[in-house]
Amino acid sequence: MKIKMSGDMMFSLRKLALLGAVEQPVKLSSVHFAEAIKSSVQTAGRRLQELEREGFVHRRITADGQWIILTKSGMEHLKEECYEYQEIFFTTQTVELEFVGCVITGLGEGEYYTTRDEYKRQFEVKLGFTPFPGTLNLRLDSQSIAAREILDVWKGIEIAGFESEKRTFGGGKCFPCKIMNDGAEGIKSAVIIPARTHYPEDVLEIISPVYLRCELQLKDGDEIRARVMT
Amino acid sequence: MKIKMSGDMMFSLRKLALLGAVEQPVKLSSVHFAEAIKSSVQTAGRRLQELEREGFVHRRITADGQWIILTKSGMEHLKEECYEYQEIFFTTQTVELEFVGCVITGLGEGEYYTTRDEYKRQFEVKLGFTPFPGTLNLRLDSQSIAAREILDVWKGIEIAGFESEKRTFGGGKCFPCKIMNDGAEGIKSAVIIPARTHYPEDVLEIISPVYLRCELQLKDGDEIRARVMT
DNA sequence: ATTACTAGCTGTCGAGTAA
DNA sequence: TTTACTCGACAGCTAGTAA
Repeated sequence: MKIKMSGDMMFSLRKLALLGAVEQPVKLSSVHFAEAIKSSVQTAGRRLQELEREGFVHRRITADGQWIILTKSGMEHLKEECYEYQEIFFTTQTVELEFVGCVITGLGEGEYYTTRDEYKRQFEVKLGFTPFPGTLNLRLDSQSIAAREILDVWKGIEIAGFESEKRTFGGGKCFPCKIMNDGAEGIKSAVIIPARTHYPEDVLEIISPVYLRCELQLKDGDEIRARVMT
Repeated sequence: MKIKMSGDMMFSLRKLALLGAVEQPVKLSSVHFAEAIKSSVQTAGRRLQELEREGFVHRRITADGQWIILTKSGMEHLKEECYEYQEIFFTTQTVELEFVGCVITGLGEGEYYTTRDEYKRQFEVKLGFTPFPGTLNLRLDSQSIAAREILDVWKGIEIAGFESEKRTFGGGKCFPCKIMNDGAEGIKSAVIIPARTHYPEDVLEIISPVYLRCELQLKDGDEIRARVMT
């Protein structure tokens, strides 16, 4: 996982992403790609081979070119580099991001985690509130899913993992946010992003000092907005 | 200006930025830097030499190491790459950025530009309003200056340059924004970022369909907030 | 037109050395 | 300790060729 990819490889991978090989496969030929990365056709072709061999892209060869799409692993590498740029340029505290989604019922694990003392104390120190047991889960609308990816490349507030006698608890990060209730100020809460859990990407977990379902009289399917502030 | 820097060079430059060589010089030795870029001391040292030779960093050698700081040109290259990542990951329309600053009197050129027909028509089509002649200039507070840099790496709405018989008019980009007046909805306006003009970095130029100074009864020194939405 | 070899060259890397 | 050479080894690039 921690293989060091050369700068030139990263460059090629990034250019592929810019050519649109992110959501769905994009068609290109080595000569086309050679122009994009300003090198010879041979090098362009070989780069594509290597990126495939290393598992960063999927490739389908046709008679007149090839179809390329980044793999999950390829996207991860890109995100890591993007994260570094966030560190360099976005140290400011002023960016806001809004999520829209519908309340859904989670798996109930949220309650387990928010009551673990090791997590609870970190939330108190780093967020300034004691989380109400349980999380509010949102199913995000399509636009917010893209916004959700941005949190992957933002720093956020680190929550450390730990070990108990029985098992290990993963770390993650969180982002202070406000749950917007019509007109008023918003309820200070936080979005939780577990580091390793590959939770479905369209679900957002929120912790709050209060029982949001009761406080805002929410039921499943109600739409709410969460404003993340960094 | 359009020299192609190798991916490995960009990698080194980025690591230097992450080590803090952005605002002020940072002290490091080749062996320290070698660890950061996971290569030999020789390569690390040579990279630093080359980055200096190409004009991407300033270097001051001391007996026990060296002091490094990125040059303007180095930062430009980094920004360009950062911009590409914005293109890949931040295609969503939901990020907001807030600027705080005090009203100042500009040089009066704003009025000249906003009344040029070639610009005016672009604003009408791309922003949906006819700009009031003249710009509102803000002197940004220190935090907002950092936020201002973010606009450099965001895409925005392109404004094309053009030529008249007498001179050429540069292009630029703009960002729709709301000028926040206490409580209410905010006045739909736009921040203007000229492409080439090296305007002082702590000044933000705003155009609006209305005469903001009159509408909000502003005088020099009054603090206002502008919310940019992408 | 493609992609994918092979061959040869160029340039980059890192050990060793000097200052 | 440093930085900055030299030089041998090798990895990556491009031209040419095949399929």
